Amino acid sequence: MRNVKQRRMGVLRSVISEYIETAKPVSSQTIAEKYGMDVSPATIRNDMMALEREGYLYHRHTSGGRVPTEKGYRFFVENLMKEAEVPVSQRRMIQHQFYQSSMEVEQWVRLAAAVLARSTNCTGLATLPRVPRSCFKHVELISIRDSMVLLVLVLQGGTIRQQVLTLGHATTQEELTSVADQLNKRLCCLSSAEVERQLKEMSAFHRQVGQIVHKIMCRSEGSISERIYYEGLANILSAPEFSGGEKAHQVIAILEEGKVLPILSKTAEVGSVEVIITGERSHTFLRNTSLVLAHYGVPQQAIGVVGVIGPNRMRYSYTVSLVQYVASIMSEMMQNFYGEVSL
Amino acid sequence: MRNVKQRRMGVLRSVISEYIETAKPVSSQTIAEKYGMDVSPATIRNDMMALEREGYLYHRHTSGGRVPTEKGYRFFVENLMKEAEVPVSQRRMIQHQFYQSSMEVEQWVRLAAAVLARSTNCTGLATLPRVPRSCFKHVELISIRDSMVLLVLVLQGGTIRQQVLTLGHATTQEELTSVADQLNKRLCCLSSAEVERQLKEMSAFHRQVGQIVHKIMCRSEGSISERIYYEGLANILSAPEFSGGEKAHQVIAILEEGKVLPILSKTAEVGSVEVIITGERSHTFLRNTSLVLAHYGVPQQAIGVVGVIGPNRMRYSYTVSLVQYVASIMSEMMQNFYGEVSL
DNA sequence: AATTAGCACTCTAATGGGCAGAGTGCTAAT
DNA sequence: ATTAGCACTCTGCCCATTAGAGTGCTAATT
Repeated sequence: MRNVKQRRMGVLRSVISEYIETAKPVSSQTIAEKYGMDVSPATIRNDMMALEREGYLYHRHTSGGRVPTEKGYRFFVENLMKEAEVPVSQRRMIQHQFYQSSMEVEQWVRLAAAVLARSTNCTGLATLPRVPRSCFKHVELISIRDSMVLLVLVLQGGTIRQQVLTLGHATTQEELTSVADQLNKRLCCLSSAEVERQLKEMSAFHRQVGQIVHKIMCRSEGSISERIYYEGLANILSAPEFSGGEKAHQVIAILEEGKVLPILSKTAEVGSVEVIITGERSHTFLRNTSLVLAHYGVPQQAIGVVGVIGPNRMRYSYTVSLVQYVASIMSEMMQNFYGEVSL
Repeated sequence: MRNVKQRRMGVLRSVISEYIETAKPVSSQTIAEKYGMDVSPATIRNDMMALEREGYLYHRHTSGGRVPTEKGYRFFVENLMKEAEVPVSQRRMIQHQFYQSSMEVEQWVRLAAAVLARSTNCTGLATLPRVPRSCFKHVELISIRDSMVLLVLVLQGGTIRQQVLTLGHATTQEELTSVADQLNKRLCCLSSAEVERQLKEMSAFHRQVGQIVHKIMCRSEGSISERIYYEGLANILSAPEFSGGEKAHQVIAILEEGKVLPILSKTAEVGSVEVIITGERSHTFLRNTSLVLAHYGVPQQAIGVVGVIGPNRMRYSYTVSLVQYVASIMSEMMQNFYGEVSL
């Protein structure tokens, strides 16, 4: 009876592996033959019936093979899956690409998504790293014309924000430069809360600019960047489960509309990989897709997400390792920026 | 005989209009009935045969109605189409959205693409405006740590570029600030070519930074930004001609891979709208899609592209007007930035 | 010469029957 | 607990049939 339980799990694993590979409902015979079970198909059938009763499998038609359920996939990922290492050659290739790319955070983020997309043949996603506590570094005011001013704000870690202000009155560049200089002296290295406190002691014009700075700083804080970079959207269409008709349309529309964001925002440790399986029960708007996500970055300083989105029928073992690897590279890259506090 | 020619063109217009509306091959009867022709279906049939002989229509099956060819669409757009004004209510709505959005160029570009996508139910696209001759405005050097430096370059018109440099040796922030100050004095308002000329007279460290500045400036010049913003990618999947199988995949893949860029780069006047119809003859890689494009911006200062990409079977009259309108709004917005030269 | 009616012809799309194959579920034997 | 055997069910495919749509041609009409 101990044996039976064990074999049953083996059957479940085999069914899911087979289904992931072939995308076709799998029969008791296939399992018996291809997966070196030392029992007859009839036994496998009994096991499958049991697994179906427990909710891990189902079949549409009397004579169609079995297909994993949402619960089945989840159990597979949590208990049955064998981790598959990313081959060294591929690691090297990926690493190479990162070190070749120009030193820009946005580049890295897009590259991460692209690498994930290419290697998994699913859609890759990534967000810019976000700081939980932003820190003022430098502000620049540049006169555009009349009363319009371009404000450039540099935050700790090299994040740059720009905004155009329309002042009530005309100013000269000299005046703007002097205001910027004074703000730089007063605000350097302050957090958004500290900046706000400083505002009270400023003259009207300085305060006006300072308030904008404060607003931008607050907007830059928070768990996850609101913009998601996708690469390989086309890949998701090549999956047979989406290629037909309306479904493809729906999935792409959901991604475009940014409805995935709340899923990414769940906080998680840097380093660990999370697998989310959507279906009839959870996240029903994303029908039958799975996400493999990892947070990257420097804890307490800047956190972003990389991941993969594809059909439930996904090579989890490989994908999980790959996402983990890409996240680790991204973390490494970020260390260079956010590593030690400077200036 | 004058009459015959004229009616024949009328038939062509009706066939294309009908096909655009229904997506089904159109028969002689439909035309005779729905389009107030005062002739019998038999006459229409003769006309259709003539039009087919001339290459404007074709039919797959003996008993299937007629469908426009690439040439047919092109003729329609150039000669037959009746311009359809964008309704005032919609104009107002669009204008409102632009004036509500924050003062950021990237926001506008994405908004333009989104507006076009929503209104036409096709995919909207837009590029950032690009300057043909960039003009130095301000540089900032910020020490990140050790020998790593963040270079922030502001160009005429508010474009901001950043790059991380790794110097061969450690420096202090004071030193960097002084270098930046000197560069700002020497390079202010210079073009990339003039910057290059200045380089020769600089000391080693200054020249090193100056070269980077020059490289970034050159990279920022050229006809069209290399990055295309798409919105409403999902929309293109809802077109019946793409919803089936492999084709959808191909189209999205082509857009993602940036293969559309060369098409956008063809220079054209700001204000005019260009319609590109792809098919068996031209741009065959983009099978059966059409692009409606317009350049926006301030001539000689900053030019970008907005447009729509969708199936050949597209409401050209409306789309052309809309693209024109959005381009004009974008131009208007840009005036505020690039309008008059200022420091 | 241009238009039209009439009609045969062609091709599609939909329908339904029949058949082979896959795979199950049950029962009874081991 | 496992297995062999077998009946049963459902799918997918092929085929023939049919209805309908729409053309192309010819001959008549204006």
